[in-house]
Amino acid sequence: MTTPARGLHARVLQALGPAITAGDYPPGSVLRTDELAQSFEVSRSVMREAVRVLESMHLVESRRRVGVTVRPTAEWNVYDPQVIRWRLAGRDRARQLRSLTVLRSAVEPVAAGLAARNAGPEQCAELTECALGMVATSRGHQLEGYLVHDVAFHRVILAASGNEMFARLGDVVAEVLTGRTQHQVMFEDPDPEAVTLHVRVAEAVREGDARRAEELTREITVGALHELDVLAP
Amino acid sequence: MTTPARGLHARVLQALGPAITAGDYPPGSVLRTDELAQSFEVSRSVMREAVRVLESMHLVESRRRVGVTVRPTAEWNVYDPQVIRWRLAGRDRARQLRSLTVLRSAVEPVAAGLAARNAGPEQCAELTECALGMVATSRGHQLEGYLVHDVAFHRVILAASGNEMFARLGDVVAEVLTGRTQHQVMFEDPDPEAVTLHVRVAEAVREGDARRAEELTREITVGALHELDVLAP
DNA sequence: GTGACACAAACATCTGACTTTTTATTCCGG
DNA sequence: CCGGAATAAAAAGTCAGATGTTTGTGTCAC
Repeated sequence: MTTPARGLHARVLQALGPAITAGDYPPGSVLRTDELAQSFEVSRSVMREAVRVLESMHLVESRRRVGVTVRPTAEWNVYDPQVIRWRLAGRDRARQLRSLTVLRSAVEPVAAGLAARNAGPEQCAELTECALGMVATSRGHQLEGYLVHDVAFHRVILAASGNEMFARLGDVVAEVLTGRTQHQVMFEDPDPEAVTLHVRVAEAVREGDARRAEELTREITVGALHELDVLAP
Repeated sequence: MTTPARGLHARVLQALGPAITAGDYPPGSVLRTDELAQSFEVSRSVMREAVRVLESMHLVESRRRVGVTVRPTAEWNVYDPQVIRWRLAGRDRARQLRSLTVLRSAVEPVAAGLAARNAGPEQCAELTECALGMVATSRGHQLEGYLVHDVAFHRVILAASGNEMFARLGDVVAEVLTGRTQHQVMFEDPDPEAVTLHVRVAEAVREGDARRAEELTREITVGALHELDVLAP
């Protein structure tokens, strides 16, 4: 699914990042680069690069004479897809999924409305194809196949909105959908009503009906929220 | 305004980052670490750390035998506050401001609605204080003072929503508001109607009227969009 | 108690050697 | 002429060690 860790420093990150986001090193904890380098059996240079990346994600702060301190959760760059992935794999996955789904419920309807105005024929076709794919895989425990089409569908909507910030939420939504499938926060088969809604959104976008696209997408995201309340209370 | 560059690698970043986001090195360009290190007069270690950070922002990709390639704009982590700041300082500030403002128009109304349900007395007080501060500085070319209260206001709303993802957009909104003030994409005095709307949002939140808070905030963001159309066509 | 000062801890930087991966080129057999 | 295998080279990746720099802390004189 994710690239299998190119480079030593990336492997260190894939161990350290999840540990920090999971709370193994609670905010305020102090790490020493040298010790970390030893425990991971890498050179200081490599460890320093890893720390720099964590620092750019605002997960830690490196200060002379003090060490590398873990920053308060409220300061983390939680829009970094990497951070999202780490957190979805960790403990408070439920809380994380909920706040992300609320974000989706704010953004995706507006994006769908814009998509209805801006989508080109190409994108409309893609959208229809995705929706059909979802229908085809909506029964018989084909969650992986369904996921692929679902992710693609929402990616196309966000991209077709013509707004760069929306488009870049494609990764975030992908993480959410993947996360809830992989971690069994999902029924065995997707909600048939949700599938229908996707098909109708594709229609609305094709017809350029912004208001309907927005409203239908709102129903999808509201449904996702409810589903979350049922499955991850 | 921003921290004045702690460490050598940060200083390199503050030069390279804006250069890349401004398009001085268009996507596909290949940089060599050694050359960069020489031209910035730093050691390779420092340059490597800087590159690693750029890589974590998905601005570049580093591959053996090839070099450091600038990635397509569509892949950048545009939610990284650092990246936002760099881009707002660069060329297509107008386009950037617009897409960020559209994002605000999707998120902030929903956040305000949630804030009306979740805000504690403390936050309500803060909100009122911010609104009053905005009123006080809304006349007589006090744009800097106004900005402070405006930023604080929206931060409180986003934080009071109780949703972590919304809360973390506080930095993004701050960048937008600061950006449009600093770069003269703003009238000499703020729109009086906008000021009034902020006061009324504070009221609505205090009274727990979610629907009204949402609707009023929508008016604020729609106004911001219109203002943008007028001032940065 | 307080302020100046010295010490030490941890990160920060530099350097040079060595390794590894990947790409391009060359060379050979068909 | 072509295709594939051997080869060379380029650039990032890794490491180890020396040295600089900031800063928290404790001490000592007053």
